[in-house]
Amino acid sequence: MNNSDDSGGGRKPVRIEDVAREAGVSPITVSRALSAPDKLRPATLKRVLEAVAKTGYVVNPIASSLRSGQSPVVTVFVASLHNPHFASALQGVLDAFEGSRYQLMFTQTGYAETPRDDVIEIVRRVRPAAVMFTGICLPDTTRDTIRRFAVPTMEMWGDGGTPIDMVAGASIHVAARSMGQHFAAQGYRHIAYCGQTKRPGGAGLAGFREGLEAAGARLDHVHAVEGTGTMSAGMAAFSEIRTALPGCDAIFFGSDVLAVGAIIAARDLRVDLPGDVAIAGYGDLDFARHMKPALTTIQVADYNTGRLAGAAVRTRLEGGKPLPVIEVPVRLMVRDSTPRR
Amino acid sequence: MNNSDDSGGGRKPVRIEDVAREAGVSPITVSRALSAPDKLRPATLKRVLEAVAKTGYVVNPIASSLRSGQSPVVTVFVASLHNPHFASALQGVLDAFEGSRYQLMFTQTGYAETPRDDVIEIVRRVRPAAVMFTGICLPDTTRDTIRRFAVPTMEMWGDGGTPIDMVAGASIHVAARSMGQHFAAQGYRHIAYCGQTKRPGGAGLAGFREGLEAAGARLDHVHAVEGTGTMSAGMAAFSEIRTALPGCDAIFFGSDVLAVGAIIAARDLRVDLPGDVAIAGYGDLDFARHMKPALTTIQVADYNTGRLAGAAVRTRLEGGKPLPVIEVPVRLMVRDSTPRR
DNA sequence: GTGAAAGCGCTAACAA
DNA sequence: TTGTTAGCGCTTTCAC
Repeated sequence: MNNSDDSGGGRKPVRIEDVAREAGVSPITVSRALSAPDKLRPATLKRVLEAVAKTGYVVNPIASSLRSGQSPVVTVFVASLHNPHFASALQGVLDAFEGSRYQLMFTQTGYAETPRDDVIEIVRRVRPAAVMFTGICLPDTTRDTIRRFAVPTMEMWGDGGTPIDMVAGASIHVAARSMGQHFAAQGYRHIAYCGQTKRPGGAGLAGFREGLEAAGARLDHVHAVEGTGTMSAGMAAFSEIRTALPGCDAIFFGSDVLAVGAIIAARDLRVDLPGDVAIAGYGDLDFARHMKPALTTIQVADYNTGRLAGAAVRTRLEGGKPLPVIEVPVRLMVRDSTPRR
Repeated sequence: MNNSDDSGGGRKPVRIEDVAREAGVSPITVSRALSAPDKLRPATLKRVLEAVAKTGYVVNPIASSLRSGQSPVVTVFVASLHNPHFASALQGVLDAFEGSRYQLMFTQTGYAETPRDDVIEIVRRVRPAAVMFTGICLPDTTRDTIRRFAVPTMEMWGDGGTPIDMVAGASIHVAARSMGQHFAAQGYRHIAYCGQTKRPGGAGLAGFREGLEAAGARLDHVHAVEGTGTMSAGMAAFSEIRTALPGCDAIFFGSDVLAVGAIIAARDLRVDLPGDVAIAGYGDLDFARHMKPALTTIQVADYNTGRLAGAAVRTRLEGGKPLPVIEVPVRLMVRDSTPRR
């Protein structure tokens, strides 16, 4: 395979010239053997590839990028890995690129924030092969900037603005709307929402309200929570909402974690679920179905969103035909915490 | 700030030469102004920085890397983002590098697997400024290879082998040992372990057994689980263990998720906890304390491990004095699921 | 403290 | 189909 002294752990990297000498060809032929093998005569190709194997040559991506203006880097903007949806999606993206020639570079923006201009400029200099966004809000000006990168771009769980290029994800709005209709159909009358009110989670608030109103009900109380929320926040919110909205009989939480907190608080307060208050979450995390009562929630296929999004980008990069917009289905999971008994 | 037509979204990137002309100096002076400002006369420096600001110049990291042999990339090897401990740790690493000139590149290896040699070689060509490992097993040969990179290296939750350079993390072994002692002290007699048996989680098995034996007890049954486990796996394991080891009165689960599954299974089977069986987990995930009974577990500070590890690497890269090995404390959290009543 | 020359390793463009 | 030449944009080295 390779000479363990010049490759595996070596001090002197093998250069393309070394391979060329070994194979008795010019450097550019080696380059072509690796990037456009069908442009070589089979015999030449074979000779070069043998020399590559013998020397253990691996292309220097830095030199390659400088000359070609293209890097093997896929830049991923991510809001927060604390959010298990995003973490799962990123795992999906990682898996989608497994075994490819591309490397994933992660760039952080605060939760739901927009990437700063200087960060964008730095990323531009890397000349990424593609750009992906996970749960990021992009103002139109930034979208324009990215568009000028002229590379495949993927937005996962976008904020609903005009996409740059490709989009994948479930619509929070549509999902929350179905929850609103479900609540209305069950006949709840004093309804609260607890979760994000700013983008992107805020789309849930808007959709929920829309679903309620379409079915003749209305939203009576909103309890804002920053980010995706914690169990403790859910516990506190449950009490506060019941104080702020006496007679509250149904609450839609913007995340399962918040909802689970509420279930625990309800148990402590000996509030019957869903007899006294109906509770629903968002996300269908692993434990949602194991709660008592089992949590009504909305299933979003996090991992698959990342996986499909990554696969679409990879397909594009590898010259395949572009995939259409990827709509990852959402599903209302009606369990025990909301139906009237 | 910058001319919106040549920087912000521009077609023609500003080169160092453009800045030099603007400032009336040579390109190398601009380079120095940005990388070693104290080598310039203040007046020159000021003039150059103004020109940088005016033109919106950002260094081209690819060209810079090619010439200098150093890239601003920190390569992070990660086992799996499905594991919430790793996801939190990575968020810590991201936060630690926030606002620095470094970019994080993520490279996946399968869970607990060792990175393949060709992956290592590819990473080497990127000439990373530093390398970090999260929950990865490194055979000595790979350690040697990485050592020859001659860059700061950090292992988080290493497998206990001789570290390459820096290490951060809690010792699974020590933590599990304390759990073994706790079980023995409570007088349990038919004890099972459920979790990983291969590295790195397997260190928990070894430590647990050691703790038991040091206190005169012994481990009677081992139920192997791949990876970190799921709630369903924990549910199934609970029944299987009770069949395989009749009279089993205490089980240590290698992860909280497994333990929670067991708690749910126990509730379904009307098994009293901890009266009939004591249950403990590992990780102290958010919901552990909210279970009924509250779960005895081991607290490992995931986010802080990543944050501290990232900070240590960053300090090294920025010329600060190297930090010693970072021992992130583990804590046995004895709650309601294990003490004899 | 500043500049001139050279070249990192590769591949685009053109030539044969 | 293969090779020659040149240069991507920066920073190292050495000179002043």
